[in-house]
Amino acid sequence: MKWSKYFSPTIKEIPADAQVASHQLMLRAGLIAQECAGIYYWLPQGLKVLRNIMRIVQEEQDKAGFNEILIPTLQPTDLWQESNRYDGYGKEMLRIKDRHDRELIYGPTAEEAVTDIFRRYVKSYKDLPMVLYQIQWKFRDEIRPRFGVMRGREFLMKDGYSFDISEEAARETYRKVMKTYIAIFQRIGLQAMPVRADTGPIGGDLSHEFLIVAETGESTIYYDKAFDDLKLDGSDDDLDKLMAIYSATDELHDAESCSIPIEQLRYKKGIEIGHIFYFGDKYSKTMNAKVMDESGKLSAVYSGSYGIGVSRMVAAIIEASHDEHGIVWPESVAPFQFGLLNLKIAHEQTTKLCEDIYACFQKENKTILYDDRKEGAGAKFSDMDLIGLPWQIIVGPKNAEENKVELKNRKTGERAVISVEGLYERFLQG
RNA sequence: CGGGGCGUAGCGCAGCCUGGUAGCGUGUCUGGUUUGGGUCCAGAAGGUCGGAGGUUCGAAUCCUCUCGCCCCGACCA
Repeated sequence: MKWSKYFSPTIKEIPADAQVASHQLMLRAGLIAQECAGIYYWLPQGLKVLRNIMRIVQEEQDKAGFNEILIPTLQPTDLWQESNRYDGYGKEMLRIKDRHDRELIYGPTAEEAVTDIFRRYVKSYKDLPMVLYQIQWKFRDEIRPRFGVMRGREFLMKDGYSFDISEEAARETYRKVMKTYIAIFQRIGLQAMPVRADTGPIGGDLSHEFLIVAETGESTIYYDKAFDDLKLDGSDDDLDKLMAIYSATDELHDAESCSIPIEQLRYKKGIEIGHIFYFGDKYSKTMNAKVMDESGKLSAVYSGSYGIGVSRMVAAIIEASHDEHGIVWPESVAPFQFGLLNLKIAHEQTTKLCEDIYACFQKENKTILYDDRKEGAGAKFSDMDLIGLPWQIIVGPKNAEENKVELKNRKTGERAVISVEGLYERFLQG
């Protein structure tokens, strides 16, 4: 992509309405723009990041054998009456009336809708376990949205729902989902901690929050220091260890009754980007989602639901990965892998070399943003640092004349002048 | 919803207290200049001062109402 043709508006000034780093940077780097309180436009670069995260989530969910579906954003109120959540959900739920005065809601979650799909088709235990998931925009009319997409009213969420014949089986499914979560966060390249969370009225130990560790996080996590030494790779072994180690959200943690000695206790700040929990037959009973079990009896299914805040994760990643110059994208989600800076458009050799590099990278489907704008070198350096692409290929007249470029790593700040051949060898096949 | 704050040029802000021809920085456009960290110079365009009503000879400024946005609290992927 050539920047001169790309809609990627960067802002030098810090927007007045943004308080936290991720919000400021998302606006300044041209990822999002505010439509109204808690609702945002997604501009090209922001959309690319969103899609990259979605893709990783989808791949890991599909790999585990989960089925992706898509629930409409609008849902009829009947289902919510049926599950007895219609009145309980309160003002957070956006209610809309159509021309026939029929009331609809803009879905804040989809337990009812998914249960409705499930009960229509699945009649036998032989079809279980089943996990259905979607990635869809949700709306929760928060009293006070804030921090940009970190806590917006409209947000993109991956929500999954599991159906099992027994609590034991449901527990297995829960673990399976947990493994996919660990894999997802690992691929994104951030330290995400699964932390035991409040299970609400159901009780038991089957609820975890996943938090991206960031200084600016709003939640505090308490955990056994053994956690720090654990390398999570998603194996069953690790999962067992993980489940055994003490961890708790700040609501759950109680210094008095904490099961581990104080010298073993650690705490960190984090941003919640995932929450999974088991809720048993809560909805299957009220909504009559039953299957025939082995003995020929109708049995309500046991369920759990599993969320990942996809749009929030964009902000959370930035909170965890930025510096004073701008965003520092992990390669896994970066809008482009490479930024190519032409420092002097008017210099024939420089521009020729840039065009060559651009063509070669494109040919091998490397995502590259070529800054071919008629801007000064300083502006290009600043903008490129701001948008945070992992690799910068800097081409100026002096180096161009010797067929050399400067390669800069955004994260480490390391720079090296290398030959064009060296550049190709490093990143390209042919 | 309670408490606080802000709406003036695309963006960031001053002017308001004490009413009298709407300003600064930046960005945009034009010409020149510069070219490894947002160069410099000159010129230009751009605002019904969030909206409505009122007071006044005269309102960005004073009064009333209203809409929007931000921050703190209770809620949350």
